[in-house]
Parts: sequence; C-alpha cells; structure tokens
Amino acid sequence: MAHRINMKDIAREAGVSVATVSYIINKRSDQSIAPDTVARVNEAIKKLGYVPNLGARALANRKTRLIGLVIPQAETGSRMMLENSFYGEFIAVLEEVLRQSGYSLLLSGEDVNKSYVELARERALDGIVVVGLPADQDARLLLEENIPLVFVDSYLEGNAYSSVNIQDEEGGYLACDYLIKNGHRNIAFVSGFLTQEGVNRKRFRGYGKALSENGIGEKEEYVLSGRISYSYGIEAGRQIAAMKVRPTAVFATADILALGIMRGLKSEGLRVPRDVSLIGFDDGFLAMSAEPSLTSIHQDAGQKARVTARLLFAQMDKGAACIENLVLPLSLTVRDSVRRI
Amino acid sequence: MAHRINMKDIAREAGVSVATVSYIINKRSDQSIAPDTVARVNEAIKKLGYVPNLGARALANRKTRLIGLVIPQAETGSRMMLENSFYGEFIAVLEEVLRQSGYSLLLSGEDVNKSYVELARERALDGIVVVGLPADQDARLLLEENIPLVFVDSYLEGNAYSSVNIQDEEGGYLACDYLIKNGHRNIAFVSGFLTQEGVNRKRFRGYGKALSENGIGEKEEYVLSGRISYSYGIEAGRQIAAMKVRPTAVFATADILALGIMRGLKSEGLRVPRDVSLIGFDDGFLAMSAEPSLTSIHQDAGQKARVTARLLFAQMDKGAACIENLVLPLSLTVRDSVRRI
DNA sequence: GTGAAAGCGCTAACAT
DNA sequence: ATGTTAGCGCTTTCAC
Repeated sequence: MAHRINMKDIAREAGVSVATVSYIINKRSDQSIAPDTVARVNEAIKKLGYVPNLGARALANRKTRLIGLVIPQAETGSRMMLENSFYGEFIAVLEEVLRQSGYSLLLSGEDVNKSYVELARERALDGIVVVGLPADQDARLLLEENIPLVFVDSYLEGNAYSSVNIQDEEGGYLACDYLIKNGHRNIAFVSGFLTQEGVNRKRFRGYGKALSENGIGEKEEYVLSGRISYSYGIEAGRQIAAMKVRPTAVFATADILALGIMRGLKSEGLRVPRDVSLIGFDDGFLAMSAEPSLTSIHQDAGQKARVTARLLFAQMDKGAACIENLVLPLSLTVRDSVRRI
Repeated sequence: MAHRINMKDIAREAGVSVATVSYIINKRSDQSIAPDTVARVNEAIKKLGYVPNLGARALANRKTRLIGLVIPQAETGSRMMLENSFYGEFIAVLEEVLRQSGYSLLLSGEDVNKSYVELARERALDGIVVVGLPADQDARLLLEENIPLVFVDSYLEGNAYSSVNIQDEEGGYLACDYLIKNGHRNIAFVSGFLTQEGVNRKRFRGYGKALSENGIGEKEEYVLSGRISYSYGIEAGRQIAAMKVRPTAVFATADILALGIMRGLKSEGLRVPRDVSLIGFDDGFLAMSAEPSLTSIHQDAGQKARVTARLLFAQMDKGAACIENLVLPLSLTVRDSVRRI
C-alpha cells in the first residue's frame, strides 16, 4: 500500500519546515510568509497531491468539523425512519448547510446500545442534533464538555438545551377543529406510539382539546397508535373500516400514515372523502401527490433544518450561553380529503 | 470547559500504565492481564465516565471506522436527492448494517468543489460508497491508498472497482415491452438527465430496444428528461398532455417522476390509465400508495444496500484483490396504471 | 520569515 | 503481567 503523503513530505519537497507548511495551509494571517515560499509549498502540495488529514488536525486543535445527526428508528428493526419523507428533506437541507460551512454530517439511527451522548463524545463531534428523542440523563455531560447540542421535536423538561419544535398541540387542535367545523363529530386519531411526552402526545392533546371545546367526548377506541409507517397506516385504516360506529373523519399525525389509512379504507371498500374524511400532518410532497390530495397540517422541514443549524452554530461560537428554544408555526393546507357533512 | 477524561486519567486512577488500559479496553487476547487489574481499570472507567477518543485511536492504528456515502444532488440546489424514497431506504439499511458492525456513516451530497476522493482522503475513511456518480479520474488514488470503494448505480469503464448495479437496460426493456404488449405504440419516456452513461441512459436504451424490436420508431419529442423530482414530473405530465400526437403510455424511470406525471396529466384533465397508461421504476411504497397504484419495475433498495456493504467489507479485509461487479435482477410489478388498448 | 519541539489521545513494539 | 516509549499527522508556542 502506497504511503500517504503528509505534511512532512510537503515540507521536505519544498525545503521548509512543517510549521511553515501548516501556516500556509491554514492561511494564517498572523504569520508572515514570503510569497515565494508560499508558491513553493503550494506547488509541492499540488505536485504530490497532498490532502490534509482532518483527523490529525482534530487531535491537535480539538475541532473535528463533524456534526452528528441522530434520528429515531422505525420501531421494529433498528433502521432509521427514512420512509417518512419529512426526514429526507430535513437531512438533505441540514447536510447542505453544514457542508457549505465546511462540516461533515455523521448520520446515525438511535441505538439501544449506545446513546447519542456516547457517540458525540467518542467521535469528538463539534456538535450534535438529536431528533425526536427524549433528553438523555447524560445529556448534560455534553454541555459540560462544551459539545453543542440541539434537540429537534423533543419535549424536554426545563430549557437547559437548545431546541427546535413546532406547535404540535396547536397543530392537533387545528386539524381536529377543522374536521369539526366540517360537521364531523366521530373523529379517529392515528399516530405513532404515544408512550412518552413527544410530538404524538402533544398532537393528541390538541385533538382532545378541540373535541372537548366542542362538547365531544373522547372515545378510547378511536385512538390508534403504532409505527409511523405506510403499513401501519393500512392496518389502522382497516381497523377503522371495521368499527361498529365508524368515524366519519380521521386525523393522522403523519402524511405517510394518512396514505396508508387511505389504502386500508379503500381495501375495505371505503373512499376518501366520500365515506371518511382524512387529514394528515407534515404536508410534504406525499400530501400533494395523494389521490385525492391530502388536506394536511403544514410544516416546513427545510426551515426546521436551517434553524437547527443556526442554533448549533450559535452554540459553537458563543458557547452554552446562547441556548434558545424555538417553536415554529404551523398552518393548515386545505386540499381534497375532507368532506363537509 | 471541563477537562475531557482520557486514558492517562484512567491509568492514574487505577494505578496502572496507559498501555494496560489500552489492552483492557481493546480486550486484546494476546495480552494476559490479571483479572483484578481488569476489574480496577473497568471500575475507574465507569467512575470517571471515560469514553475513548476514536479520532486519536484512528491516528494511531489507521482505522477511523468511518464509512462515507456520497449521493447525487437534486440538480438545482446542492442538496441531496432525498425526495426520491429509494435513497431513504438505501441509506437506512446501509447505516444499520454499518452501525451493527461498529462503523459510523458519514453522509454527503456530491460537491462540485470537492470530489469524493478528496473527502475519503481527508477524512481517512475506511471505505466509501458512491451512488449514481461517474468514476472520478482520481478514483484510482483510493485503491492505491487502499481505501475500499464501491460504486452503486454508476457505469464504469472496465472493472477496476467494485460496483453494484441493477439490470437497468433490461428494466427499460421490460417496462416498454409490457406497454407494447398491452397495445401501446406511442410511448413517451421520462427520466432524469441523459447526459452521461448512467442509469437513465441505460433504461433509455432498453426502451429503444423494445420499440425497435417491435418496429416502432423512436420519436424525439417523446423523450423528456430533467430533474428526478415530483415537480419535474408534473411539468413533464403537462407537456405530454399538450402533445399534438399524444402518447397513450408513458415510461418514467422513477416512481417519483411517475407520480408527478400523474398529477400533471390530471391537471390537464387526463386520467391514468383511462387516457394515458403509466409505468414507473423503483417500486417503493410510492408505487403502492399511488392512486391508481402504479405498475412499476421493482428493485430492492435494501438488498442493494446490504450487497454494497458486503463488497465494502470484503475489500476492507481482503484488499483490492476482491473487486466484484454485481448486477441485481429486476422484475415487473403489475398494478393498476396500465390499460390494455 | 521560518523552524524546533511539545503536545493532542491513542496503539503497539519492545522491555522488564 | 505490566510498563516504557516511539510514533500517528497535525497545530502552536516560542525561539531564532
């Protein structure tokens, strides 16, 4: 295996010291270097095809220029939840922003055997973004070690950490209220698991609030939760179709669930919105492409990613002093899946 | 900022040398360590909350346990093509496999300013997977430096590198032939850019072959190409709807394009499959969820990812000796978007 | 304007 | 069974 060109090789080739090479590579304005030395070194770099080893640099200056992104798993396997296109857009935009600022993205699914705290420490990440996960007990270690951390879509107690959220409860309210305004009173709720105080729980609260404000009692059998996936949506759709008192409308907390529900209902001979009205959440291109197109609560995944990057960068240069908790607004996009009854 | 615990701290705490700590952490069977030394060290590790610095380890043993994945950009911006859910599944599965083997995934969009070769070298990646990109001239540098490399969905000259492909040309043939067998003779082709010898070009060849075998001439105006996105699909659908001699069928080289086309056609008052038949490519959940559900050429993104990992691992432990070029089979999934005429 | 040398946190060859 | 020490490739302080 060929020897990898390093700074020493460049120094030798150009007849200077490694320090000088380092100065030149890092364009350090506090060091004055003779123009022709610079030229000689750059020539040597080009000639030998030298590329700096970022790992070695990181060891020396304690900056890896590596940002972690940890996202939830699709429940069953230990695979990331990338079926949900919301994540796709979030990741794409975040990666773009980071790369343009000279950072690389280390992408990981949540791992039962290794918390993101450990990941951040062992990889000496310059920052980490955690999506949809509760705050780990150990998360404070990251702040202590000055590793910037931004939680996205996680509900934390207190505000020790930066976070980016959307108005989940209002979103749930908006969706359910819209259904009620369209004459529906038997409204099912389908979401991801409701175990902890997460986005699903919040949206559920909003749903409940809209019901109670309108004097509608919650029915336990109208609340379904499972994996956020197309296939669970199908299952939920079938269950709904089979209910003795069938709901006239369904609020799904993700477009991908809504699409599955549509399919599940259809397989039982029910049509949206003729037989059952349906409203989704996320309003990505899935909502637009559905047939009938899906009325949905709109959130902007790209904006979420950009804001996340901003909070991360803020912590990176001003330290833990600038913890910020942002809540982005939501809106209702009306399409063709809800019928007035 | 708190001092980060390192091996030296552990050694001091446990009253041993750093070498001993290193042996224990790495569970080196070639070193025999007294059980109670092991216990003392592990205790110190737990007590101080020590986590090894993988960057430093990498510098010492030349293994970063970092695998790169470079995927194409959505043409306009410099953002990754994650709208196409094929990538979502590929990434999720690849990341899962890697993580379970102790590797982390560094995900990057293709960058005009920095080739994946430079990325691999500067990050000292243990391996890199490149999707849908032509082989860089410099790619041989990676083999010289013994950095395992697997190309996915790229057509390379010769077989100097490992690669994973699908039978793109056959897929194009399969799709077009199926349409012809269903009585269609005016068949449009919609794909990503046809600039280079890539998957789109191959699928186009298959399309052309099916046409010519059946004595049908290619019509230039029936060939549309652009960004692989829902929105370009809509545009293409509109264009098709406006053609003087309107095709009775369309072959789109990605489901996401097909969905856009469906919408575009619909916006001009045309319905699938009543007015225009449509066949897609990928057969992910988008195809299933479409309304009408989409007949599509099926490929298994998860399998592709697993096979990719296998080729990568093979190179990692047996070196460049085990270059392999795999071509995975395709099949036709018949659903409801093609009508016999 | 440039260089020597100490470290960053770890591994591994070699001693003991 | 354990310790000493020389790197790994870079940055940075301090000297010249």
